[in-house]
Amino acid sequence: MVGVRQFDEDEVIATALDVFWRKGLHDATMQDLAAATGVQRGSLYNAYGDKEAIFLRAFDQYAGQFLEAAGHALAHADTTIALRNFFDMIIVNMTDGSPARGCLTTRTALDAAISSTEVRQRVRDVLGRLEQLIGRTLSAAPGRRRAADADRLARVIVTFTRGLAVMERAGYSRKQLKGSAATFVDAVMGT
Amino acid sequence: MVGVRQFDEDEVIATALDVFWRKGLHDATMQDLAAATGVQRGSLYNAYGDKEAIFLRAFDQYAGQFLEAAGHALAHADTTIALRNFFDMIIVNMTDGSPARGCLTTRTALDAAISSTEVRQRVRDVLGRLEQLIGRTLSAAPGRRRAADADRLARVIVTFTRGLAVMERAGYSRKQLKGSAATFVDAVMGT
DNA sequence: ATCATTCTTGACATGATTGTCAATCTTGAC
DNA sequence: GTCAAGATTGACAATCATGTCAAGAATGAT
Repeated sequence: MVGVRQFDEDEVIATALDVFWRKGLHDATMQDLAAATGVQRGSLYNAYGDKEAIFLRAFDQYAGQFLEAAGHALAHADTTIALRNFFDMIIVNMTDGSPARGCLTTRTALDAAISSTEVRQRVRDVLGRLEQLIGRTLSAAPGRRRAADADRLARVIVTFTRGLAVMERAGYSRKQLKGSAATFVDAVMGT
Repeated sequence: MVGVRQFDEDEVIATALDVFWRKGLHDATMQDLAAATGVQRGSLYNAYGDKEAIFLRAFDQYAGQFLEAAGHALAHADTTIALRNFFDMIIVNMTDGSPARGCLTTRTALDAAISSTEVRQRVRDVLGRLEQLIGRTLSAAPGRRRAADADRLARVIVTFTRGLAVMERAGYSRKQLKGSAATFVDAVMGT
């Protein structure tokens, strides 16, 4: 192959993810991406087409990492402990960095009105898979609930995680978020 | 007073609220506001200063309406029924219109990173007052829980409402949202 | 009826962002 | 070493949004 790419694609996408995570799809500019990656705007257009294409790649990377981390956190025989781990992971994920980056999925979901079908679909995919992950965890607990109940509850839990992401943006601290999550888990698990 | 304003201020703010609700603070342009209100851009600048000033007025109107409706929905002796009414109100509020407008507070909260201190403060105020409203409702229930527990639970409930707003943006239907809210209320009230 | 004040209007300057392109450079393949 | 495919670069055109301003219009007070 002749005329070889001068930059590492994985590295560029990882850096782009960081930019999108901090600024959001809408607010991050090609200028920002060029500055952060050290790759010129023109080269990015040549390599990916447009901003959304870069976003989709970055988001896929993010979604992969996120769901893997969620699966790992939920992998505990005791459902209550699994949920606590899960919420710890979620909250750290959104309060990390300075300033905190928040939750990329939630931010992207809120831009729904101005996003493309593909972007919206990605968001739905992540939330759907997260629901499944949690539903399976709940179902797997020793004969405690029927599958339909587990699915319903899983959706409630996913919804609550989205709420935490909003509260983080509204200025609630990591400690406050953890407090709410603990109260939620206690209430839901009937402790 | 000489040189009298040619438009009805309340009407303009109400129309501006509609525009901001549909498009968000960031995405609504002065052009949009001018077109919707029938007042020229220049006149709006003259009357209010800038877009954010208009937004703050519109948001205050929205917050007033919203909190009043919430207070009304929560005004029921049976806490469980009060919460069901409350969630019904919340969900109708965000799924109303076509396309649905979503929740303005949540959308605004997500723009936190690019908003002014004043806008952020407004969002915090609304959420704080909502927490208080719910906390009082929970405390007022016949000797069921201590004030501290009520406050903690109130915050969880507010967080869950934010989650519903995100799920709405992600494409969940009114019916699905109502289903989740019902499951949530049942779980939290220990039914 | 006149006047001073305030509003209205349309034009203007500015800056940001997107996307395109031709010229130039690089480099693997032969 | 030469070559052609593909990458890079900087400039360019086109939009769009914000905010400002001077000129003109409207009107309550006198």
